[in-house]
Amino acid sequence: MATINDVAKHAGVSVATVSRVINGNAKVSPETITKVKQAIAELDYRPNLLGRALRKTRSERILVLLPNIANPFYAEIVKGIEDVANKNGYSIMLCNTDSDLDREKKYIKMLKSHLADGAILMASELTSEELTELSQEIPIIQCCEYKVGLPITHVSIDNEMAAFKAVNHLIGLGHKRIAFIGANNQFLSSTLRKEGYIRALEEAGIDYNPAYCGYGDYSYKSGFRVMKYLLSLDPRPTAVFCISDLMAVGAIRSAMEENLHVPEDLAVCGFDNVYFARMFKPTLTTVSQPMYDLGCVAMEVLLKAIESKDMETMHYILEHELIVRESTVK
Amino acid sequence: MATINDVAKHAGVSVATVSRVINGNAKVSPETITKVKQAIAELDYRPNLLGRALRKTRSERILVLLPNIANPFYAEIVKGIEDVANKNGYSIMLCNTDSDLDREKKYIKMLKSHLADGAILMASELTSEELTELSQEIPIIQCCEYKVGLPITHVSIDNEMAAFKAVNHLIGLGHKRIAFIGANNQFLSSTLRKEGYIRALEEAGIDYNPAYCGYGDYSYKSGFRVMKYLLSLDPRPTAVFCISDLMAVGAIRSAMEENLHVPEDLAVCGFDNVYFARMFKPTLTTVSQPMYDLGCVAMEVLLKAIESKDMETMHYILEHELIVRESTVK
DNA sequence: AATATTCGTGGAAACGATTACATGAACCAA
DNA sequence: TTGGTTCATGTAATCGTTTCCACGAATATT
Repeated sequence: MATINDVAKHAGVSVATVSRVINGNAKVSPETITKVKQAIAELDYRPNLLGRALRKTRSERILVLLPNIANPFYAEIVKGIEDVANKNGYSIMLCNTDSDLDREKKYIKMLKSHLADGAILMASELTSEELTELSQEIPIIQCCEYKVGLPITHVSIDNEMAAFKAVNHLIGLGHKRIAFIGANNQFLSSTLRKEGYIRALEEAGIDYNPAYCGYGDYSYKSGFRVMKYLLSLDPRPTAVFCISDLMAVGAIRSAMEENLHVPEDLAVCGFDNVYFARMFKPTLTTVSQPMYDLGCVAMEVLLKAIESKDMETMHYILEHELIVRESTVK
Repeated sequence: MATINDVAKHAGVSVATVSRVINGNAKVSPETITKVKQAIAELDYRPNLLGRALRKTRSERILVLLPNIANPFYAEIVKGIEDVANKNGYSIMLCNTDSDLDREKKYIKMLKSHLADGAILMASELTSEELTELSQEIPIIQCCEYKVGLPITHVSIDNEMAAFKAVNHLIGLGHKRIAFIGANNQFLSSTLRKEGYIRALEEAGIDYNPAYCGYGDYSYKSGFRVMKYLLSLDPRPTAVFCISDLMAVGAIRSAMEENLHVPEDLAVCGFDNVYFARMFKPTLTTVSQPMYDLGCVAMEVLLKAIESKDMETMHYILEHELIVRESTVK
């Protein structure tokens, strides 16, 4: 592979001049430009990005850490991130942590090793201390999931309010025995969504019943399992709010197996509005997060932080939307 | 951030020695090792990967190009790739081309600019010439989709045989009017699956009827649309073989809207066995590709090619499996 | 005892780019 | 004419590593 030196010799100029032509940031005479460009074409020269990044201490690359690329929710966010990154001359590196702390740490190590100029973290498993320390070294943004009270910018939605609205919708349909399928993990969204659930009940004068609360891991299977348990209660709930669409679909299948009809016997509401929410029969009522926009905003903010160092930490809350479909209303 | 120079000074040795300690490939006295390690720890030193890669002309990174990370089919393959890569000290960069040729070319440019040591391409949109040229410069592997007759190793399944078996299964159930939902694109798998479909019909003495063949783009929507058309035919087909699970699900929904029952009125068979194939009601009969293994093999072969330059091109065909579920058999 | 080998280490060149500084030519103002 | 700008370009330092080569000390071989 040709180097800048080869090009310089071929064109009969110095490497400095070649570099100037490539970067277009200094005056070079028209004839020289032609000569150099021709040499570049003839040798099929392409700058070595490693050399460039090393010299500039800027790689123009962004790390995106996410637990699972197979999750359609993240996929949509990534699209937003990519679009903004590409528009600004940055490329992104997708890193699948599989919710494995060791794996995440490996990628963080790469990040610290100057392989990227910054990172967007989704559902990081790092502790608050580790995150804070990392943020002092390199610009990072938390997207969707975030630890509260840290000096780190995040982009998210109002999870408490979203859950509140969803449960309120169920209450408005006349339901009194409303179950909840959440998750027992360290993520703030889990807590907030449960809080929204409880507040909606309280404001409607319905007693909060812990027995109506089950916990899964966002997966189809766990939704199926937890719903099975909830349906065994007497009296059984007539509605359920799930904090993920996958669990909601699991819940629906569970009800079907008990020969219950959705929504007549059991109203089901999900969360996320992933692409298959409308593929199922019945189609799924759910809370839509502006996934693409979440990605865009996260990337825009990160780029700003990279350019201007030392940004103040900000918290961006984007709009969500309750989408009513067949699983709650006939 | 501390550099190797800082460490050397701190430990009172030369940079060469520090490097030797880090890489552990040359003799260093035990006391020196201790000194250096301590200095590294005290300064929280981490080698700059750019400097290292530049010097070694090896980045120990692999590019993985895929059309769409949101497609669960690819997600599973990526897991296999990642596992093997990590095990061998390589990290991978996931690049989403969105089936956009410009985008793909941008990533290929990065690849050629020494940002990675090799690449795995899935469903590349490049021409045979471009692929061949690229392969002469940098080790690449084609995974799943591939152009035939190129001097480039690929890892895939026997698509013709898989389709043959699937259609044969439908024939075995007594169906005579079997439709086909494929894709009109440049990918070999589309052609091969159609060939398998036709061969199964022929061997069973059933006339191939082009009117029973529709074409989509692998998506739920297109499956829905094409099935709608196929069901409008008279006589309408009693079974359909779809070359993607998403289209199969679309087909099922289409049948439901016409008040047809699956599988009684219409048997449906998909392809890929993505994770939600068993979430649907009825659960989906489909062809399972060994996605994880495809990823593993692709990565293993690529690593071998990187290590030993100039490998002969090989074609790896992995086993597939027909998974019979409710959408074809009550 | 003389010579050869091994060992641990340091100095400095390389990897491929960018860029601060230097330089000489051309131009302009006084 | 002289001194100061501007312009186009070249020289060389630099980014942070790895690694070739050299060298003296210690050990092994004859």
